[in-house]
Amino acid sequence: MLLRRDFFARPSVEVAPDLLGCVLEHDTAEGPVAVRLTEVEAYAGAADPASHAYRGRTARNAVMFGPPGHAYVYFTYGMHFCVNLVCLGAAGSASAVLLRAGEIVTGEDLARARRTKGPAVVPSRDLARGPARLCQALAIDRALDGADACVPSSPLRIRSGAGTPPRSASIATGPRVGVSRAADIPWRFWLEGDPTVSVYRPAGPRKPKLVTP
DNA sequence: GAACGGATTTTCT
DNA sequence: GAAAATCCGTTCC
Repeated sequence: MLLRRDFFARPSVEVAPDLLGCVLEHDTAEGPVAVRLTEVEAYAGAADPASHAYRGRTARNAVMFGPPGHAYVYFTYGMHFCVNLVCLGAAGSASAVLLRAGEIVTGEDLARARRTKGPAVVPSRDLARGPARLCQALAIDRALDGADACVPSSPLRIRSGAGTPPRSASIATGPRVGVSRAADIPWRFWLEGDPTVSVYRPAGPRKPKLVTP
């Protein structure tokens, strides 16, 4: 059962905890891979200094200004992709939910092959533990930027959890990861005790510039 | 288990 | 020019 578009037509802070336990699927020529979300973060757009949309629309974040229920995929740190689901639909709004981590429930072997570079074997719990890892396991890249996650014909879809929805008591909140501005706002949500939740890394300054000898 | 540095593109000041 | 919604291998507790 796919999530309906009006599920996303709410503030991202309300959508984010409701996404926990839902399943993101991506079909490719190699086969399907699906992940049950265990960790997300909300971004509020113009009102949120940490959001990519804080300073207005650019070529990169244009999808966030579009209709809800679509995927916003961006490239960061020169080597990593991260995926969001766009919320709200009002003109000028640009809120979204960053999908940070999850548990692979379909296509684990394929996901592991995508995440394996050397001889080391990737433990199951690490396959999608972190936003860039999640994208790598599902083979999400910028070709999927703007993909509609609410229609059956899309290769990338979001559906409600088949099992029991998480109880609100099992949902924990805290500060967002890697965010230096508005870091005190607890807009990170995760399933308490789930082993696939990524470790918290507080935001810090980039590497200091190396002076020439 | 925690801490550090490197890789590397997009965007803004 | 520098920071950024990161990950990984290495090093040292």
